[in-house]
Amino acid sequence: MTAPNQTAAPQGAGVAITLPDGSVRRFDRPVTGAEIAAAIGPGLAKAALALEIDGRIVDLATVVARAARIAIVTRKDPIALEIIRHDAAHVLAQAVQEIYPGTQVTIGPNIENGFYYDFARPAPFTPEDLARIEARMHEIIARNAPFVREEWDREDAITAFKEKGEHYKAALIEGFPAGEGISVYRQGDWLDLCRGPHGPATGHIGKGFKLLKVAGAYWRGDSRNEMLQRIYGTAWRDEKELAHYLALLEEAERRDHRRLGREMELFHFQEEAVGSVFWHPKGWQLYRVIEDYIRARLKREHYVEVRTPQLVDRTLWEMSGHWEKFRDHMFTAQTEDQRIFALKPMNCPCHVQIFRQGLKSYRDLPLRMAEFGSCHRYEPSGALHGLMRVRAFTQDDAHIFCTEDQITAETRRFCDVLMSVYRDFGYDDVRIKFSDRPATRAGTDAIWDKAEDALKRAVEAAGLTFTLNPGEGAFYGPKLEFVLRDALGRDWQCGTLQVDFVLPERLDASYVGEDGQKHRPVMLHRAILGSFERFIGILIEHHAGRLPFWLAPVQAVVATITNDSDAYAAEVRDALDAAGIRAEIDDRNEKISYKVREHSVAKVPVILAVGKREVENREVALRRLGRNDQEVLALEDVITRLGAEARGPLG
RNA sequence: GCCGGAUUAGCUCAGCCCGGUAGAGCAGCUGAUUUGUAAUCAGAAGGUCGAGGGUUCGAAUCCCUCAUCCGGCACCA
Repeated sequence: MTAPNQTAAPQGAGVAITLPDGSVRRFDRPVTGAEIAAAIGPGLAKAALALEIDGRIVDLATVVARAARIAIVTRKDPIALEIIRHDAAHVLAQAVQEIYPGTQVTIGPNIENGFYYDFARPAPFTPEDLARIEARMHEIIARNAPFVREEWDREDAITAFKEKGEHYKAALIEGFPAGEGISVYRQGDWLDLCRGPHGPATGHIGKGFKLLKVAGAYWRGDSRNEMLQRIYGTAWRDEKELAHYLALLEEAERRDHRRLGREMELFHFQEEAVGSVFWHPKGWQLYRVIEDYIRARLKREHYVEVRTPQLVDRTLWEMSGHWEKFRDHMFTAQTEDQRIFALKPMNCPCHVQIFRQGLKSYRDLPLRMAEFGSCHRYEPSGALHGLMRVRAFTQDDAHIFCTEDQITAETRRFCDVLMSVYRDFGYDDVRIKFSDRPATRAGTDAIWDKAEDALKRAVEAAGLTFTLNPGEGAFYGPKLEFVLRDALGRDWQCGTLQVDFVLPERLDASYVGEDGQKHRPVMLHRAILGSFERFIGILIEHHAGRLPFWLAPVQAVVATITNDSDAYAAEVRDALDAAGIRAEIDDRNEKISYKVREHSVAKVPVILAVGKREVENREVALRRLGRNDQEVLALEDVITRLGAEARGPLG
């Protein structure tokens, strides 16, 4: 039944192994990775986790039978984490089956920062169960059973797993191509269907892992299937790395925008308007600063701003095709005369209506039509998540009506603005995904060729790089997605640019070309922030609530030392106000240290303390958030300085 | 929508297992203190225990239904 996992090669010949440093070692017979490691040194033999042959990672027990470039993978290699995590997933599954007999195993892949394993078991796992399972995992690791790979016949494997009562595993194998051998890994008396590779033995996993949570997950990711129980874990090289990661999770919790939103009095939610934001004065101030900023950026780019209806008759949505596809996710209203209106879930059909008013000439293109478009979508209840996923939101939306030949120039121009906007908000790490034609799509291949090519050239011309997201484009055209990486290394997709040659057709948008004939414009759907709500949520977490001066709702607090300074403090506040700085006054009968603490906790960027000395010299003592020192400055100087900062990146 | 967990004062949480009608800290309020850079002291007050139903002499506590929130899954024009 078993066969060694080996590279096909003529027998009897010597084997020349090239190591990463370029040196060549010769063996007079085929050797395993473990033997190679041992030949190099006992330290390496002990540290070895896996073998890399010509760039492919395989088990250390793999026999190398012909000349190859190899490397011994140890814990220090980045790839080691993949092995440790997958080993941990197997140990998790073994622990679960030891403690809860009758539980079926399904799949257990690696994910970012860890792994999970999905189980089929009638009774739910509780948090207490997790602790118990984790303890058992430590035991299994201590047993240090070797991982042993076996190659099984496909049909035998199906029978074997069925006999074990592992119907999910049997179903998985049945999905593999007929005639293909399958592999199984044993650890002690437990085994699992697995492609591998694995480390030499369970002991190599170490102690740097932890089970994090249990959650439901559909079998094969399909909501029509039964729900399994997924146990998530994280695993690292050692306990120190684990602690570091857990600290990161705690930091993320501290930065949670829902928590900061309440603490900083920015917004709230309540049951009577699920998924819709109640913006408080400070939150709305922040929102408006961002909106004003974007409006100024769009003006520079010669966009026109419009405003379109909230309620639109269903017939328009039927024409656009949204009714058929998204009807369940639209809010509708029925009037006395039995007409059905939908709260707009997007702005594009309305923008086309404006475009269609009057004849458009090729001279009008590109026409960049922007709207801070307020949209409603009836998102599934389980999808709601603070500001990140809401049912009422506003996009920094715009549609560029242009010719096919203008796609590249417009895209490039958009990329430039977008990158500059992100920089202004403190994001330097932006990734671009390019999604090309999906299997089911509208439009001819020729048009797709042209659109994809135009997009790619535009991104390259902007000096940007992208990763390919094959087949993930919209049915109406290819798209670019812009992903921000925040201060904690988390990714957030915000911006988008989508080429659309379907909607102008459906809604009959046209322009008169140079030739006097009617032509279809191409529409570029584009957004930089995405939704204001979501972007603000991301922004709060990125800055941990400590917003840059130009964004902070309250930029400065004038705090008095004693009430003798009240009049002067009011004067300072008025001067700040006149200079466009959002300032408040704190003349309460409290100690200055009490006020400093309170406004620091409230994340106000600047505290201006005024006491007897400042009144006499017409000065203020300036203290910045996060610093412990003060700077005493003339009032005029402070106004000039903070006034400049308040103007923000646009100057 | 699905699985699991949670919901007690403005906030953070205890009380629930084992039923006898609610407690702390912070905030807020009142008073004193006029203070020089991350919490001055004192006092009084604050809760139909998410909603509805059931069991019981008696329910924050046990049972059911619903709502919302949290963590995932699915969805995301």
